[in-house]
Amino acid sequence: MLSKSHSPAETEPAQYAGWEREGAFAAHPERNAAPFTIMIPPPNVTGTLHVGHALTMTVQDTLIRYRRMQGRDALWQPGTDHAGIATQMVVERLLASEGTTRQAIGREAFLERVWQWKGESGGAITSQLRRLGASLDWPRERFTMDEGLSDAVRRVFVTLYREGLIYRDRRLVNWDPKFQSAISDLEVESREIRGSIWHLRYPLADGSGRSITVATTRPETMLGDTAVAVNPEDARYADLVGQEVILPLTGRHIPIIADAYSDPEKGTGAVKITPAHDFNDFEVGRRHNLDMPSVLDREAKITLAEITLHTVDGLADPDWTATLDGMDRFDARKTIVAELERLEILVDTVAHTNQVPHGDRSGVPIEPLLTVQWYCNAAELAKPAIAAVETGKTTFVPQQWENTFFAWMCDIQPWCISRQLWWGHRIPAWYGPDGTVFVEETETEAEAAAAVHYGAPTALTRDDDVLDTWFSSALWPFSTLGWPEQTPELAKYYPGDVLVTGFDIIFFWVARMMMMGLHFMGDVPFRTVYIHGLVRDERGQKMSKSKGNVIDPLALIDQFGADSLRFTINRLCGPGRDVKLGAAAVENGRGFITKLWNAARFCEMNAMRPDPGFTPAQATLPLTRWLLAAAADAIVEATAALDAFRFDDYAAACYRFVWNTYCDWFLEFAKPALASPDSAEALEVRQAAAHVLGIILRLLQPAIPYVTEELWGEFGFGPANSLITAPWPEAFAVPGAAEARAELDWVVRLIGEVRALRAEMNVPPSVKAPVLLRDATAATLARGGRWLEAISRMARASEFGPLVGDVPRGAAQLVIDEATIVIPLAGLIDLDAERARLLKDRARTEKDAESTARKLSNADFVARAKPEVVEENRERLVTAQAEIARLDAALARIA
RNA sequence: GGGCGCGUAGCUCAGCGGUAGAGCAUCGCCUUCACACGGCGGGGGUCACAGGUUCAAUCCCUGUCGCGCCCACCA
Repeated sequence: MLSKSHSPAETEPAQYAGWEREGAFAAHPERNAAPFTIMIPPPNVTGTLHVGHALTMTVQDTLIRYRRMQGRDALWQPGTDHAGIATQMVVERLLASEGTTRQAIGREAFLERVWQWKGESGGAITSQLRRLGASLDWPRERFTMDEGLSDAVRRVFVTLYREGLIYRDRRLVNWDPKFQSAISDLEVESREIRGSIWHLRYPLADGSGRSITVATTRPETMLGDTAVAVNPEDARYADLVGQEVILPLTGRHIPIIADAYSDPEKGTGAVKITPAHDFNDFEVGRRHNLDMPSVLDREAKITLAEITLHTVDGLADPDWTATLDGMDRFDARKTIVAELERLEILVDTVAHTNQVPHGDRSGVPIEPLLTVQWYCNAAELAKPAIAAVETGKTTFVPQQWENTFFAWMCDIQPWCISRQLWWGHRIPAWYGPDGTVFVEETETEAEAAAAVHYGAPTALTRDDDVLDTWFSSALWPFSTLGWPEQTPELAKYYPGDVLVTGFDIIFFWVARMMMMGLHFMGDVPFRTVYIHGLVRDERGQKMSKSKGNVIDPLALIDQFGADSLRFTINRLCGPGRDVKLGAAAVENGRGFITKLWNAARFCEMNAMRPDPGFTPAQATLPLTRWLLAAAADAIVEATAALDAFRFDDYAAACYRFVWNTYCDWFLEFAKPALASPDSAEALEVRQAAAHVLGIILRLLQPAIPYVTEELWGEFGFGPANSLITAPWPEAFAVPGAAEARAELDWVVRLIGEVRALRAEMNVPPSVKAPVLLRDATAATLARGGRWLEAISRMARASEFGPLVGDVPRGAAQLVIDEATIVIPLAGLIDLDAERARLLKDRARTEKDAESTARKLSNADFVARAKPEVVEENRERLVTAQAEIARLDAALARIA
């Protein structure tokens, strides 16, 4: 017996435990069924479930549950990511609270501490995913730093190194001074900063007293200037090219060079060149073979180690300049500007807003720094990935994202993969005493290689750096399946079917999985990339802690149930749209769950139990035929929507069918029949109602698995926990569907019209009135006769039948097809109001008739429009004119 | 600077060649024996603007305005 109200908070966790206990989420590599694979985007092991997870995981779970029901051998591969920087930060904060640092305890102890922390807190996200209802194959859970995946990382690194696709290089990198590590281009984001442009006068070294003025936003890097560049076409400076200037503060002589990089339109047209601290300047420096002294260290403090200081009266005092050593870059900026002003080198200061690169995690301005790092030749690996999308081996949904993918991949830069962190995959490279590098999967192999190289066993030092977290993530689609071992899982589940993610990680992750998958597996990692939007708050604002508009999905689940949240997400998840989610939306979702629950209660009260012997082909009644045909339509709609990743359409189709068709009309129509529970009619209605309830539960299982599974079990559609693997419903034919539809549509229109009329005339529901048909055909009368009770109940009719005699005074009239519906309401309605109502109807119909007639009188339209459209309009005109005639007749009768 | 997307009912959005739809909100009526987390009904839109293509444009094309995002760029 179903309780009066549904309590998801009590039932959902137990339901989930039941599925898990019975292995309902398990993939079955041993079975012959066609696989369907989704690889979870591994959440950070540090993480807790946020709304973004709720969206992406709900979408994935809906898909995997749908395909599982379709009989596919579904694998949703679970796991978490070690998330290098994020995790290291968390544990460093922990250490700080204990009054120590990672440097103080050392690398080994620190790593032990991270593992310990991971063991204690790393399970949070997975238990939260369970609460959401995610049907992940938990026994297969992996972690990017577990043994197997680490093997895969080393194998890939060594292989790419031997192929020349991974190499070391000394060039500028994006340096994060807070983490004191290199980061990749993708981890840099521009932020708008209000600052200044300083115009600095660099005097020529020829003693002529002339000077050249450069403009800069970074005066503190001037210590590392090695040239001033002007455009070769710039007449203003043509005579200065080849001359030297004295660099203030250091007293160094540096050349004025001509380089097209210098833009005459920008600044003063003369630009200082600091090759070690600016990406463009670095290229200029290479072209002109300039020195590249670094004047900032790894903490972004001034260092004078690589430059020499000279004394030049009024321009450079080594004693003063030496005080800058070790100074923070922003303090140095202020100090230097003040000194340049004092020396009258500063000739102008212009307020300026510029885009300054910041570390996306650290939030501090990044610093281009000249260091040796490991790089991956992404441009080479990108080629097959680009081709795979071009040829449609992998497609994006929505397809427009392919442009984004191409734009980035076709102009991809070398990927800096080394990080100066401790938590992560340590780079498998060892160095001999002379710096020779040995890249091997194990230390033993490296030592062996070194012994051969040096002719004797030689002590090696391992590279201190770890790999970018995304390096191991890139291998996820095959490393989780056991690669480099050739496992049955790898053979069966690679390539995956769908990758579900947000557009923000197309570059970070999708592109790199494509590159690595194609290179190492020889095939794309997934056939379809489904890109969903971002979750925003109800007003469309991005959620952020600082705005205080972050919603906690777990709080929503506690309040409304996981089903409510999941249904709401499905309903809002349209293509290319962000999902605007708030408590009100989820509350609305709960309304649907409640409606379903109550409909089921009604079914239960009326003994609507599943009858395995019943098939839609046996239906004889218009009502059951109509319902079954509508259910078949809903199956077609829901299936097509899910196939097309239209979660919004899928949810809407189910919503409409359950709420409007099943509850609002069918169950109401069923009540009269059910009043005689032993009749053959009641039996068929119960059979069909239960049959369709079974369809509803199956259609909704992917979106709202908990309540559907509960009802499935309660009604005995199958054993407990069996809905999750019940077959997805297939469309079916219903005998006499067209006639049944025509009949029910007529009844629905009749009841709707009468209800509207009564409401408009302010007739209270407590007052019943006859509903009589005038000019009705025999078929219509027969039809009406079959629905006497429903009409009297739903249209508040005291009697229903043909009108005998004239239309009584004070009656309201309605036109439906050929018949005029007469509702005697003497004394209850205002005749003027009724006349006004009829005139309004007439005016609306008249307007329609006019515009249709106008169209039909257009020779071009008749000649050129599609014949069926012309025919449609002809019929429309005839219908409208007939209706006008009947409305006129009705008006005449009350005149 | 380059690219992408969006401007449709008060709000959130569907529709994307044949004369506008949903949910929420709003208003009116109803505690009718599944459901007030409910039922019934109503009102509300020159589909951003201007041109063009077409027999026909919210839908296709061009431009304008407004909004959002991505990429590039510390003169």
